[in-house]
Amino acid sequence: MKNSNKRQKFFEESLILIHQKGFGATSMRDLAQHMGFKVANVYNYIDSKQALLETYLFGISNEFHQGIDDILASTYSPTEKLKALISLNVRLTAQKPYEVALLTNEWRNLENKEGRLDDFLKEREAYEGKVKQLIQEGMARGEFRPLDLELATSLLLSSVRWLYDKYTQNGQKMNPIELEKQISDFVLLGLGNS
Amino acid sequence: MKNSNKRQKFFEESLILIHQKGFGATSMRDLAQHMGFKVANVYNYIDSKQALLETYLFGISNEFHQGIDDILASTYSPTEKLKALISLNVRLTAQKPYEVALLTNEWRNLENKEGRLDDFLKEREAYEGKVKQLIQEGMARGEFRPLDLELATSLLLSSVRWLYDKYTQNGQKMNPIELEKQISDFVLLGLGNS
DNA sequence: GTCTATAATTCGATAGAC
DNA sequence: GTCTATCGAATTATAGAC
Repeated sequence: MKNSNKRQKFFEESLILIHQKGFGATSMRDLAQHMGFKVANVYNYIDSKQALLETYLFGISNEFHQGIDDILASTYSPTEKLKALISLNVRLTAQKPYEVALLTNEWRNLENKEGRLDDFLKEREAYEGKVKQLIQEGMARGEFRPLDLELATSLLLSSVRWLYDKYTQNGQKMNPIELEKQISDFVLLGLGNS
Repeated sequence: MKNSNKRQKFFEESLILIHQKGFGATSMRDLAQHMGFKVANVYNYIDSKQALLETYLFGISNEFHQGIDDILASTYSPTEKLKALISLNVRLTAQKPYEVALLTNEWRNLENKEGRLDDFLKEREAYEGKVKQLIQEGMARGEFRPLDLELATSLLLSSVRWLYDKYTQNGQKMNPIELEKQISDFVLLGLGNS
């Protein structure tokens, strides 16, 4: 096996192990053992346990940002933008379920050394602000009914936050296109678009 | 201060501290310092750190179960049961926001010693099964439109899972009754009830 | 890159005096 | 109930040989 492949395997399998055991409960020894070598070798690939978590979290966070930025910058209507946002979530989650799971469940384990947790929370707030902006635009245009903006934002964010579970769990994976459609229908009905 | 009050204060403040710092990052020394005494005294109130987490998790889990059991056993229609379920969530979250936050965020830190994690997960699945049953009944009666049952269950569960944030965060608390109404409207529209 | 060995720290929990 | 003192275990991370 080429070294680059082993490197890739390390990051892929560590990600799954961390998701399954939880970041706190996963020791460097666990990662090493899972790769079939000793603890010290873990540091051939990463600088620290925190740095590993950072890599995963900021990596997937950036993908969501790029995705939503493209959507917001498009000429789609708010309704179409919302569909595109849900599509983005389904596609990213289907593609990288464990990264998305970490983004949801393990960011609390990020320490604030050198302000990295602050950085992350700032990115998170910025993303939520973009979602809020999308909804506001839809309400302003009369495409969504005027419910509380903060509440509508929370409801929309929540409506896709469970998706990773469908793709990290064993069992039949639902057709992504059908999944998109059903979630979009549900949210658009709830927002009063008809 | 009476001892029973100090005991109560210990459990209340530990709960908040664990929510804010995360269970893993909160040491017994942190809890002691926050109470103004030394580490050893923590063990006057609890047997172990895991036992503390258990107390919180199973306590609030049982309240949700009792609540949904009463709802399911009532003669309400599915639509009314769903409203009651959302009401239950809003009320419990407004009443015990930190317990609910722990139930959502920190159950992963429960170890499986003596099968306690298995027990918790079994309770969790049972609760989700009850929610699913409610939705199924609504579909069977034609009150909800026939979308994928698992998906509808996930959407309903998600629609209230962010609530604790509204009540643990600083800032203006939304009127619980209005909160109930808006979430119910959103979900019932999404489920096709009209 | 892999190993052995170990440093350095932190943490949960206990013993025992007052 | 409170304290001091400490044990024992686990963890992250590093040093240095091969």
